[in-house]
Amino acid sequence: MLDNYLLEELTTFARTGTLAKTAAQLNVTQPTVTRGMQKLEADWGVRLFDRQPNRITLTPTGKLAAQEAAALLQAQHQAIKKVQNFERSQHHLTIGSTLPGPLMLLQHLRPQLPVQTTITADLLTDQDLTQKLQDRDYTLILTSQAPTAPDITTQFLGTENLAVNLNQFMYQANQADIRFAELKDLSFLVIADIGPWRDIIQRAIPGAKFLYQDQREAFREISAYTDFPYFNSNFSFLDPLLTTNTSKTNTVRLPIRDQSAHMPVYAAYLPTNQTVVAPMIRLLRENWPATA
Amino acid sequence: MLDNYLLEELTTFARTGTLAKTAAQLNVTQPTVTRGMQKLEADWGVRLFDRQPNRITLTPTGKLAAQEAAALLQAQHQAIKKVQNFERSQHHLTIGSTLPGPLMLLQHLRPQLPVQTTITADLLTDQDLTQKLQDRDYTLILTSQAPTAPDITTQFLGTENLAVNLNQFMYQANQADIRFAELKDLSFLVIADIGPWRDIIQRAIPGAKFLYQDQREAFREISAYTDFPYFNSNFSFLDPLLTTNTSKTNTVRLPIRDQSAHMPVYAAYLPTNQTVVAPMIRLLRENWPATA
DNA sequence: AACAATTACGGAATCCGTAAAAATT
DNA sequence: AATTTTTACGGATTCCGTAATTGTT
Repeated sequence: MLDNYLLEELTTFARTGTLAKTAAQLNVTQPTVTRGMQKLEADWGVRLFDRQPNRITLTPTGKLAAQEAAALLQAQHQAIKKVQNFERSQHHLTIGSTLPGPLMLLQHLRPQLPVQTTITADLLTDQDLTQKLQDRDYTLILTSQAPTAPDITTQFLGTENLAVNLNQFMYQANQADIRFAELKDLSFLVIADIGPWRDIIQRAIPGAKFLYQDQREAFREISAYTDFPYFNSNFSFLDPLLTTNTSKTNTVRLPIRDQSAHMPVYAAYLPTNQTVVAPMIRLLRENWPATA
Repeated sequence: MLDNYLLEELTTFARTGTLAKTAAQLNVTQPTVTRGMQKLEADWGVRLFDRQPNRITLTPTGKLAAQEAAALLQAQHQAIKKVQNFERSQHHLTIGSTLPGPLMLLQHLRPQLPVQTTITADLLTDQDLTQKLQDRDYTLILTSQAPTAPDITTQFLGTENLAVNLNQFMYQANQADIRFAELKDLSFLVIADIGPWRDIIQRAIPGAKFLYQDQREAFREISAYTDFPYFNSNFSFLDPLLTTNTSKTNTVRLPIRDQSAHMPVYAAYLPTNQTVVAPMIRLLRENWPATA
């Protein structure tokens, strides 16, 4: 025997401390709450309250019950949301990415994806990806950190490979490729939201300064009129803001040789969604840019 | 909006496959179930069923919903049980042990424990101890495998140390103590339920045979009239069935030197129960038998 | 013909709000 | 005097069972 509205009353009482405030917050009258808590005690066969004529407080058992009630309510909301998201995912897909390159590729392939597809505009963080899939918040996530949960399928798609653009007259520019160590103590122009790349370049390049730009236009303007080195990847040709810069003849693009500059990209999804996701993975693979 | 009886109906429908059987199993009429499932779909705003005039089946969404509903119901039952157990633990304690020695000590100290205390007669297994404490099935557990969960307090109590009883004329008997390796290829009389000791002796003594006795009386009789070696610990003097054997002058008791023959014993409990448990721990420590 | 699901209608249980009472600060 | 909890009573919602309908196997 377990009635939902009683759990609501119990948890809000645990917050407010009086039945009156509880009633006010739930838009019911005091007698309702009084009866409710009496019924809860009767249903569970447990004393939840210490009662004095004018004051009512939770017993230790009552405090535990309030915790449990809150957990149950949250679990219920989550379950409903999961089911609703699943229903939605039957005719509407949501895709996310933790990496900037694959995100650009997704947006580039947007016309070839099913009509009812949403691509989350911002990068996801690598935390709680499993949860986001299991909650059906996302049908497909592209990430370099393949979740290890047993009920999640992961598939390797390809790599995103970092390159740096240098002024052609810098002494480091006179070679086919480059290592992070050769870039030390330089100042770089960097677009702010580049996911895990941010950590990687900050750790790999000693003494470097990074001028993070929140706005892509600001990045384009500054890079057009200055000679700050800036980063690229094999996906950058997809971005119109970045490709305009390649027309600048005085910069040289050098792929970075270090292992950490080659980021694997995995597709993560629930086995349930295998059939809907499969054609998308094929599409991504077919349009994956060259590694250089 | 989430009604409990609708979850029950959904989960039983997932098992039975027809509304009629569902109704029969829940002791209600078909119309009740029909309306219930319609209401569930309306409440959640989701299509759960494919309906044909004569047959109704779960959609993929419906199957997921049924799973979630079953999980929610179980979580609810567990929560209620936990609260009820906690209430009970306010005036009634349940203690368990995974080790035979500490269990005997508990039973020996029974008269000095609070009146409303239950000591589980059988040994617990080392799995799910954390769960048993958190579910309030047990207030205190004595174990050699201290649970690592963050919300569980563990305290070292002492050790249980294995010894072996040999016929005095066996060549190994002529020493103060012994090692497992010296017992190889012998046949031992062993009481069946000795918890983790069973694994330890089976691994440590190569080529040994173990004659497990389910009944303690059988063990006593056979050991009295034969010369099979048998095991003991520093707790065994507490057991009347075992102490009678020490009167046999023709057996020698040898402590075992190996590290694995010295089992640490921890008290595990929830911080909530600190105050009730503390005097018991003191009592156990004061009556802990000598290590030999 | 038998079975399964649904709809319509009336009764029963439950839950809520208003009003009033009791007791404390 | 103002708050807080509790009890009593009447109304309203909701939930269920019986009976009847539709459509399939």
